Amino acid sequence: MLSLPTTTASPSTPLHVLHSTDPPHKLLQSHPSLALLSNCRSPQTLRQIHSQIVKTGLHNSQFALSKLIEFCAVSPFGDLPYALLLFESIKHPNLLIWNTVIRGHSLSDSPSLAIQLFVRMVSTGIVPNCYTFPFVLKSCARSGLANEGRQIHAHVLKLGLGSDAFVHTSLISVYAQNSDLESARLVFDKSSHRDAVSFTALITGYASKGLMDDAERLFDEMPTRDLISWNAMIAGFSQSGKYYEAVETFRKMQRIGISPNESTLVSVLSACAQSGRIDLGSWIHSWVDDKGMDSNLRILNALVDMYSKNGNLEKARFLFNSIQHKDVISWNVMIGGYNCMNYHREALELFRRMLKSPVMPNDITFLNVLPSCACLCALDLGKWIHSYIDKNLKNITSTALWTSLIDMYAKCGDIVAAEQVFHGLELKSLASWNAIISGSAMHGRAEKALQLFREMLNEGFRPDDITFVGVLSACSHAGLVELGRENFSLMVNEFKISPKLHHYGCMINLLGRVGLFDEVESMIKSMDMEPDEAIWGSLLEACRTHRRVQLGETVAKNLFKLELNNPGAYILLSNIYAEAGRWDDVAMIRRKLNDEGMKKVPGCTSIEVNGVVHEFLVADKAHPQSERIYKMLAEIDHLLDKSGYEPDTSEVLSHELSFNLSFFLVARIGNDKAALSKLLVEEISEDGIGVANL
DNA sequence: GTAGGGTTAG
Repeated sequence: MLSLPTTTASPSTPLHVLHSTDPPHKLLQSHPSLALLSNCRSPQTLRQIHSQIVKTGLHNSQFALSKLIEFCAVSPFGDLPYALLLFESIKHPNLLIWNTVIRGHSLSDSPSLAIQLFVRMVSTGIVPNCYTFPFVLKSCARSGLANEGRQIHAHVLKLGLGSDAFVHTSLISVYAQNSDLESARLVFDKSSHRDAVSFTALITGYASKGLMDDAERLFDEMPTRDLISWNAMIAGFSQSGKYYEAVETFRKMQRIGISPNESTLVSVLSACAQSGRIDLGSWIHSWVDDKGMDSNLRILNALVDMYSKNGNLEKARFLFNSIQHKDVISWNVMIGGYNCMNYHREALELFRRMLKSPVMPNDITFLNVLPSCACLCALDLGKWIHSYIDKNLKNITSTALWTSLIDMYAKCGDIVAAEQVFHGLELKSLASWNAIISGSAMHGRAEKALQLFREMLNEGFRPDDITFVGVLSACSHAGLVELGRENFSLMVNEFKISPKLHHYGCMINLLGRVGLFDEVESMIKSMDMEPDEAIWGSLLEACRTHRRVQLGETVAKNLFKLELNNPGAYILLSNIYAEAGRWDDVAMIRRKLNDEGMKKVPGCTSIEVNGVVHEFLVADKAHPQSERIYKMLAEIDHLLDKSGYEPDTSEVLSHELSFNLSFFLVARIGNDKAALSKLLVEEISEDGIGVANL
């Protein structure tokens, strides 16, 4: 093993190393071990080179040590903790070595350590120079330390280094990146020598705040625009949602003969992805192929994202598969691509493949995967993700991930776990309140949802339109007419939120269910938008419940205008006729359904058992265990009959639920009849047919 | 012997 270098020369130290009069370049030439560093690609090689240096006594020269530290601190194949260890072994490091370790930390995951080192350096009496400040200021920018940035600015002025071009740009950059545009502008204006770099630093500041008009004005003022300043404009437009401008700027840049590089293309492709410009995106793809840039990871990731966001999943997957060394973003964009097309099964499958790869998932991976868990009721996987986050991503400050977990638990039927996550949050966000309120509403806990809503208001949160969807759907589920009206008016009058279709939907569902059809009518008249299929559908259901044949016909007519081929709506109407004894009309609808060849979309359900998601269609026999499942299903039907349960045959749901239940039982307890009947009795006695908690 | 501005997933 290696020992740390010492400052005393070993007996084997070759004499020529000690000739301090040797110029450094000569030392470099005469020592192949230092030259080896430039080809070092692994920690093993690094250790070998170091031991070589120690063996030859080269570590006794500060020059050799500083070269080694530089490599460890800055190279992507280096090792920053190792650099620090070497650094700490030096009694009196010179300014260059200080600068090197500060630079190394300014690039690391914890740039604030660079500032601590800077303070230490100054306190030992070493005066920083114009190389020190760009590193330190970059650290302030990257760690968001605005006050430290200001203090260091004062230090710069005291030392008279404010006119150094590098220090100057770093000052603009630190203010710009800390959103202090006024100070950034002041520093920029005060200087006489403005080059493309300082212009771009300020432009980036404006762009990051979405102030693209100011950015553009500066860009126009620039005496010479280089590639990076064009890139800054394109990225700025793209990141502030001005995709058209991003694309146009890219075109203009090409017209004047500036060739794009990786950064340009990544930004333009992102703009294409988000604005549906698959034409330009594909053109860039072929351009990239021509230029031999088709193995560039970032460009490939951006292409996968562009294709998948625009529905071309095949092409996206083909490119994704072609990537040799995928990084976390490659996986995230592909999983996200499946998700935004509602291909949840595929998303989860890919996620499981990712877990077998060497790439570690991050918070964004989970933000992409959790909605799929929610959609497929993949509770086991959701729970696994939860514990993974607890173990490995504790430092995640964003509440989005926790909100996503709350949503997943609620949608997978585990409202208790959803509440546990919610109450465990140190900092609750509006979104997390929204998730727990809708979750409670979803589970029929209207009182709980409304109580949470009151707590949220008491804690000073301002509800948004999504909050009220949760609140109103809670009222709607529980038939709380008065509270529904109150909250609707609270939303409109107190919080000045104009109702959207969802809100009207909740109210119309609520009013319709209790038969307040006059109020429904005046609400529909008051809407400044057309009711959608869901609204007419829920109203048609209300007409059936309250046997309002005539109104039902009107509602159905409106529904058919929007959904020509929804057999469910025709069946609902035929049920209304049947209950009114209008058998001719029933027959007429049946004929129509036959003539038009309308078929009901088969009911589909899924369940996750031991980490595998199983999907079933009604009457589907494709599952390998389907014989056992149907046997169990018959048994459950029998037991349900015996317990006096009468299924509502107008709903397919109950069948699906018992189907799921039976599969669950087959998979979990096999053929143990005693256990089965015990479980069933518990399930049935608990809350009717309580399968939601599976 | 070191250095400043632009880069995709959410």
